[in-house]
Amino acid sequence: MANQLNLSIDRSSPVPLYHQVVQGIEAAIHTGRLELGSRLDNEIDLAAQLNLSRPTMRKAMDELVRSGLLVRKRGVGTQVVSSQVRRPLELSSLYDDLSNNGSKPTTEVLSFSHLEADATTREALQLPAGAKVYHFTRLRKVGGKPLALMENWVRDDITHIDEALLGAQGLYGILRNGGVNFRLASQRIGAVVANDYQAPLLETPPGSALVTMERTAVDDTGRLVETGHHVYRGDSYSFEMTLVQR
Amino acid sequence: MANQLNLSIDRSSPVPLYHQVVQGIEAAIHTGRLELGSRLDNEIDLAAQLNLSRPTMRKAMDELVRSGLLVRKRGVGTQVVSSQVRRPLELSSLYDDLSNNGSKPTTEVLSFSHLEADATTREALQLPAGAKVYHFTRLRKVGGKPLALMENWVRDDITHIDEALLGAQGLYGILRNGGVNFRLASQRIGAVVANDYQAPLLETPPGSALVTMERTAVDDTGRLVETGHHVYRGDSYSFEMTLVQR
DNA sequence: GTCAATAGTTTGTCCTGACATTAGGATCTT
DNA sequence: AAGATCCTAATGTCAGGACAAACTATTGAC
Repeated sequence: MANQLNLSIDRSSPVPLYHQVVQGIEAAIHTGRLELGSRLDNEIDLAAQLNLSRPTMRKAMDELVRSGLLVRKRGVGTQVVSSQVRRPLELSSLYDDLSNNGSKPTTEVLSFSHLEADATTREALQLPAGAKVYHFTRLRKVGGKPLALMENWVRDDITHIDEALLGAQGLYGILRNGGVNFRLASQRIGAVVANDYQAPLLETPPGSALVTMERTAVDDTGRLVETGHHVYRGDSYSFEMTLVQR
Repeated sequence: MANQLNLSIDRSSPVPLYHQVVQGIEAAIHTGRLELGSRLDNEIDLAAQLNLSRPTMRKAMDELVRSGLLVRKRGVGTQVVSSQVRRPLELSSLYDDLSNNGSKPTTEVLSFSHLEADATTREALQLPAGAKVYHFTRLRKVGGKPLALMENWVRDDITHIDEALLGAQGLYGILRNGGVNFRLASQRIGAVVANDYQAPLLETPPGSALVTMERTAVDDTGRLVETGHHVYRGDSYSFEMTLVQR
C-alpha cells in the first residue's frame, strides 16, 4: 500500500499542512475513495507517504476524530467511521443554512430601533448602564413560506446596522463584514405553541408547535455581541447535530 | 507572577499530564481563582512553571479553547472567556443529566419486547435482515412529575436487557456496563404538540408543546447501537449547548 | 484441544528544538 | 503632533525522537 491517500501537499501554500491533510481526507471520504468502515494505514506510514512528521499527521487525524469522521483504537488502528448523514451543528445563522441549501430566503424587517438597553438586555450582553443597542424583529421566508420569527439585540459599537441592510443580508454576515470573528455561542432549544401574535405571521394556526431557540454569541475578544430569541415552525424546521464523545 | 495556576502535577499518576492541566485550569476558573476575562501567562512560562514542555501545555490549552473556556489570539495572549453558564451538550442520557443535577428520576417501563427488527429499524441501525432488537417505551418522572416519554430500539447482540433493569437504571448506563464505548451520536431536535396518547402520560393537556428528539448512537467500533425517539414536556425541558467555532 | 504467556504492531503521551506569523506598542521621521 | 516603520512578545506550525500502553495473534505448555 504505497500511497493510500492520493493527496498532494503544497508546502508553499499558506494553509497549514495539517489542514491540507484534513481537507484531503475529508474529500477522500466524501467522494468514496476511502470507504466507510475501511482501515487507514498506520500513522507513521501515512506520515512517510506524505513526507510529513508524525505529529503533523496526528494533528490532522485528531481533528477528523473530533469531528467524528475517524475512529482510533490503540494497538489496532484507525477506521473511517461507518455512519450515515453527518451534519455538525455549526456557528452559523439560519440565512447561511438556507443559502447553502440552495433555497433563496427573504427577510422582512417587522420592527427596528436603536435605543438604550434595558436591564435584561444589559445583563444578557454584559453592557454598562446607558449603553445602546439595536433591537429588531424579522420574519424569514423560504419560497414564500414563513419559517422563522426572530427577535434580536445587538450591541451598537461594532458596525452600523439599518433596516435596508437587514432586509438584504443575514445578521451574521453583516457582523462578520463588520469585523467580528465569532468564537462561540451558547443556545437553548425548546418548544412552545404559537400564540396569537406569532401564528398569523408564520401562517400557521394558533396552538401549533414552534421550535424556540435562544442564543448568545461571543466574539474572539470575549465580547457578547448578539443575543436573540427565535421561533421556527415546528413542521418545517429542526436542529440536527452530531455529538462527539471525548 | 511566579506561579499563576496553583497546580500540582502528579507524574506518577496514570492520568495524562495534559489532562491534569485541563482539570486544574477548569477548577481554577470555576472556583473563581482565575477571573473571567483575565489574561493567562504565556504558554512558555506556564509550561516552565509546571515543569512541562510547551507542546503538553498547548495540548491542554487546545482542549480548553475547544470547549470554549479560553480564547487565544496570536501575538497577544490567552484569556479566560467572560461568559456566563456553559453546559456543553454531551453524549449522555437524560438519566445521567438528571442524576448529576441531584434530582432522583424514576422510570416506568410502559412496554417491552424482543423481536425481529422491521425494515425501518434495520435501516436506522444498519442491521441485516432477520436481526432482532429490543424495543421499549419508558416514562421518566422527576419528583413525581412526568418529564419525558421515550421509545427506543437497541440491537440485542450487546448485552442482555430486561424490564427490571430498565426500571432501575438509565439505558446508557446499562449499555456502558455491557462494554459499549460510545463515540458519537447524531440527533435532531424539533417541536410537536401533544397528541391524545402522549398528553395523559405526561400529565399535560392535549395540544401543549413538546420537544422532540431523535437520536442514533454509534460506539467505538462503528456499530449503530441504539436509536430512539423521545418527547419532553416543553414547559420543563430544553436543550442547552455551547457551539465553538473552529 | 484449551488456556496462558509472549512478541509485535499501533496508537498514546511527552520531550526538545526551531522558525513563521501576527498584533501591538515603541520609536523614529516628517 | 501625526504618521509610518521597526521591534518585541506571543501564539501558530512543524520536525524528529523516545518510551508507554493496549490490543492481536501467535506460540507454547498442560
